[in-house]
Amino acid sequence: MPELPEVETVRLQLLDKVVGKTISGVEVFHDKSVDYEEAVEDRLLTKTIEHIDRVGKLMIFSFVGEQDLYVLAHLKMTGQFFFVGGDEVVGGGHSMTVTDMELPGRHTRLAWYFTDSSTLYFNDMRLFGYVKLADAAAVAAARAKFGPEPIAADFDVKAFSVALRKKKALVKAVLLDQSFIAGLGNIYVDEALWRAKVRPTRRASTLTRAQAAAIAAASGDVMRESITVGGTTFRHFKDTGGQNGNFTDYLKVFGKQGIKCPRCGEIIVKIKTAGRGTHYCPGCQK
DNA sequence: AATTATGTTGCGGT
DNA sequence: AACCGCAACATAAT
Repeated sequence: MPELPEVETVRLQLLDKVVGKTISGVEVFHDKSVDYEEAVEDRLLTKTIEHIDRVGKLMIFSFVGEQDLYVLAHLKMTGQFFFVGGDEVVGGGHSMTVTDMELPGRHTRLAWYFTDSSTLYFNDMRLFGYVKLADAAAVAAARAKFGPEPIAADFDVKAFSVALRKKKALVKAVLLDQSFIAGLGNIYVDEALWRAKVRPTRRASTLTRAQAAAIAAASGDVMRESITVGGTTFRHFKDTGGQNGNFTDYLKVFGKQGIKCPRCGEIIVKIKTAGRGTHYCPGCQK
């Protein structure tokens, strides 16, 4: 699932659902997903979730009274968190029922059971994602790898513009580089470049200052807008209640190859750039 | 039925 | 160092 808006959607839901809850049991269904060593799950027993932070597409769980114990969670391609509330009551107002899903199911890799009988499941079909323990040093090291986020209020457009000019790679590849700018993935890069009217195949170093500024603004805009409607479900993304994101309805180029550009009417094409499927309008993206 | 693509990213090679 | 291609893995689509 995984770009910033989808991760943020999950994070916001989990803040509401699991912060303050105490872990009473941990069940590991697949070792690769958790990187847990023997009996390591014991370290989480009786711990209470204090907060969930996010850097780029990485979620960081902290625990009450623990200064050196964290959990890093990355969804990568197909990771999903599902919350099933023990106190969930039919007609309870804002039920978060996970529908049409067997939990734990074939792709469930981990479960955290809470003292109130609710459960947080981690599903991940392709096993690229993880929910692993980390100490404070590991968290700091992980944080240090991320560049600035375009949704941040203090995002430095000037610095971004200057840095872009030093990049020889294609702008598509540069925007996918999490250490350069954090949060964009394959969908939002294509959408942001469409909004900014810039071709993904342009070398970053050839972009004008105005184009760089447009890309920065579009990147922030598209991700902020997506967060407000629960992210994009193109294939695998589900929120913690098993629901799809609604930004799919607002995509302009991603997956739209062969149909007309809503801005200029040219036919949108799909090519391969930076090893990724890339969609753009040859009519209005320069 | 084999090949191809998939919303990520870390690695190894140039 | 910067950049590029591919592998990690499971599944659906062609």
